Amino acid sequence: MSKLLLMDGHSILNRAFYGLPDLTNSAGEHTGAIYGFLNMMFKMIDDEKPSHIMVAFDLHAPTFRHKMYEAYKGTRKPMADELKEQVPRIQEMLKAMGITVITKEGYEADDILGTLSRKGEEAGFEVTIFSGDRDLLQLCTEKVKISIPKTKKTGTEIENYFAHDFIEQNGVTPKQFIDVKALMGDTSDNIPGVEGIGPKTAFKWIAEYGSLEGCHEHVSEMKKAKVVDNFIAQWDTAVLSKELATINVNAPVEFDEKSTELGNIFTEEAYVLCKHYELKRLLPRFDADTKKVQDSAADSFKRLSDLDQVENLFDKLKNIKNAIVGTSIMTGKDNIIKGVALSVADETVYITASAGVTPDYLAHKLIELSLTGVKLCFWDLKSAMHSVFLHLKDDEKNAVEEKGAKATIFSNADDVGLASYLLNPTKNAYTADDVANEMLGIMIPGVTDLFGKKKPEAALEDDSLIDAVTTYACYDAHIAFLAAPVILEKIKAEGMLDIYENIELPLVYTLFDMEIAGIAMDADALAEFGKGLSKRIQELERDIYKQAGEEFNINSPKQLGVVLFENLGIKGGKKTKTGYSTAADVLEELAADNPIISDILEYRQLAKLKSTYADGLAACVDEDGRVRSTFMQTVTATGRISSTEPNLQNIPIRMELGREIRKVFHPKKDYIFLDADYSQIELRVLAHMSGDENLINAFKAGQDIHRSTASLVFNTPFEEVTDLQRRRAKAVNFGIVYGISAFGLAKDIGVSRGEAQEYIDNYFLAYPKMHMFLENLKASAKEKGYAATMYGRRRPVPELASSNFMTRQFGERVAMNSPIQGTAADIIKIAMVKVHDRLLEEHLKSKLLLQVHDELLVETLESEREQVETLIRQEMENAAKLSVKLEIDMNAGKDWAEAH
DNA sequence: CCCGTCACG
DNA sequence: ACGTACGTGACGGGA
Repeated sequence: MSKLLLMDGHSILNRAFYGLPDLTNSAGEHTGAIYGFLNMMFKMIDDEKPSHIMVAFDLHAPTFRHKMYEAYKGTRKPMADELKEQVPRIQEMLKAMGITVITKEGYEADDILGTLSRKGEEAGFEVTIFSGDRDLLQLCTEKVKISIPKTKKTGTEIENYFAHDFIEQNGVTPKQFIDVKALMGDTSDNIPGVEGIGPKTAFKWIAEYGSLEGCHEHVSEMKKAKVVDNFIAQWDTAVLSKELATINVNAPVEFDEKSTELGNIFTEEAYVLCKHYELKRLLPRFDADTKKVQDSAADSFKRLSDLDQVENLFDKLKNIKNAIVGTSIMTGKDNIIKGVALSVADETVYITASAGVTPDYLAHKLIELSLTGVKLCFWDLKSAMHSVFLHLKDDEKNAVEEKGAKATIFSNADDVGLASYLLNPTKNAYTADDVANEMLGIMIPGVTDLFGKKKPEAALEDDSLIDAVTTYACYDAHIAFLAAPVILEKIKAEGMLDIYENIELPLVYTLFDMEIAGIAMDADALAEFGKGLSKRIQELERDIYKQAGEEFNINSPKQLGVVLFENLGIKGGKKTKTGYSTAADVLEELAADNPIISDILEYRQLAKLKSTYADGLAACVDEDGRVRSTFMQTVTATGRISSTEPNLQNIPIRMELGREIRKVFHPKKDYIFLDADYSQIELRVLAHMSGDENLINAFKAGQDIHRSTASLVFNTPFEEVTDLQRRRAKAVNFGIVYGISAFGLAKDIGVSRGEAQEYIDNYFLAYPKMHMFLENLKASAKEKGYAATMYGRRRPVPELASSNFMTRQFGERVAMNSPIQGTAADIIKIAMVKVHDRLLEEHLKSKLLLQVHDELLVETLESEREQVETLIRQEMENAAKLSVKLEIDMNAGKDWAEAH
């Protein structure tokens, strides 16, 4: 039996949009409704297994109903922008899947669906109409089923109606439902009803008299009532309403059995679109053979393993003038090089490591190539340098540490991943397949396409996957080669070439050298500290169980919430989606009345120190007693760097006990730590960028900036500012940097929202240019679609175009904060590169080890101390020329706690 | 794999 | 009426 599935495009898209969380791809395009639509459609196809399918959409043009009644649908809210933009996208997607999208000028989707359902029925099809709109129920018969999705907690369920189901539920036939609507009206479609008639009367009358006309004929028999009079008086309107509510089943649309047959919807074009919209969960639905490569380059990929041929290749590359070579280093278990792909113009080769072509040999050949002046293009230059560094001999490694990676490893290189990050720092990956799709418009196989569930490292250990590995590596190199000029041209066009060439790219080498250096830790002291914590944690655990009267997992917010707020009956209210909030700021308010709470808070604090810092750091100590973090350069939206495995940018300092952790970080023998941090860098950036004289002058006068703000905001002489006033002013300053909101400020300092608003108003009076500056930041971001730092680093802010109030407000805060946080990030990056480079140039043994956003930690040879102090101060304070001085605080110490 | 929590700037 | 401060990463618990 042939089966026709008819979908109501707008209605299903609406359901998906309002019923599911919105999604955005990294280009800022809204995709949540597309995702939801496709999921529902796939479910219908899976369940119904239709042989034919069509999707109907409304057009914006007026329909015959508008001609009959001009108010028709007139008061409807305009479609949200985020939804509107997804309409053409879903249509494009459906077309890419070979699914017929049908619209008809002058008719609504309902009419198209109605007409097609009749035509399908006549042609002997079983018909299913899939819509979220209950108005369509008038179309159901014993051959035409209406399916309506219902969103439940457990997922989407489908309600199905044949004519008999409808009658059972409503006591009238689907056709009579039209007459019911004519009587009671339909506010959502602006169809007028008879005054005083609601659903109850409408259903009753139609059930009794069969139709609108039937009711009219029998008015004389009805009990005298106001509604009956209304009905008689408004008869003409009721007739019009019936006509408006009737779905036209004779619209001029055709059901073409041939073109609407359901084929393979998981086409290559659809795959490209899914990738573009980053609908990752849909990708596995695509069949392996649809993932075949569009690009023909793969045909020319070669694999090489013969030493002589490899030698020849390297010689050839070396002799190309100004050669640019896309390069991909494949590393397997223990980071051993398993192969290297090289791509130049239309030649792309994967060299596999073997007994003849050893990993060490490959590492050295690449270094040699770069040092001769051939430009190597990597997706991740720093990782590439780590890959080859591991294969160096000890004396070579020493040379790298002494002279730096730039002079000894890849002196001539580009990082296309890093460059892509600059073009859009809000994405979460910068890999060949993304960029190929986005920048070059070609589709290449991704990791899952080639290796299935295996990760590349694992695939490299599996000889049977050698062809897939070759393809993967060659594409990596080939796309790096192809994309580099395109990306760099775009960077230039957007005014970010300076940032790329003079800040980010040099920083790669700086960060690499920092990662290689690592930082020494006293593992024994750390273990000792951990033991102390364990003891106290056990004591607290006992006490907590005793007070609770039961044993439970204190680390589980869920269990803790139940114990505190149900079993112990403490008043505290729900907060999170999943249950009670047990966050510190909530518990602190209850601590005074409930001794168990303070024990829990202490337990939490210690448990955190133990798991994340004592145990966590201990697991990261290398054999030489040093910890080596990875500094991520393409993660943050604002331009900051981040630190992982371990994160050395969030080592405790605010609490005394946590601060102890810093004591286990120490310099090596004969060295000390010099720790320098910028004083108020973000507020200084703010002063400069806004040009506000009052703020600039406060800094020029060397005043305590929060006290100065307090004096102005609270209209108090500078000397008489109280601690409380200063604390509040400090919070206001933070608030300004974060993108001020009265609510946030009020919550932070515990005053009323009105009072917080007063502080903010006073702040803007005190610093008159600040208000205009922040307004301009918002306006500029709204107009251009991105926020920018002083140096031109961009961050897209698609949220500003949202129709959702919350989202838009978030966008405004981002538009205010990103330029400030980002400019400060730019400045310290400049300082890092300069400090690092000068340490090398001046042949000093001292090394830059860490950056913590506004702080640099330098392991300094004692005999170099004076020179290094001078150098750090010079480079940090002169990293940028602002209208206020950049000042630093610098301390020396025998451990990190002492130096900070 | 996501959430809640908490460490830092 | 809505329900918020900006930027990160690691951990444990629980679906």
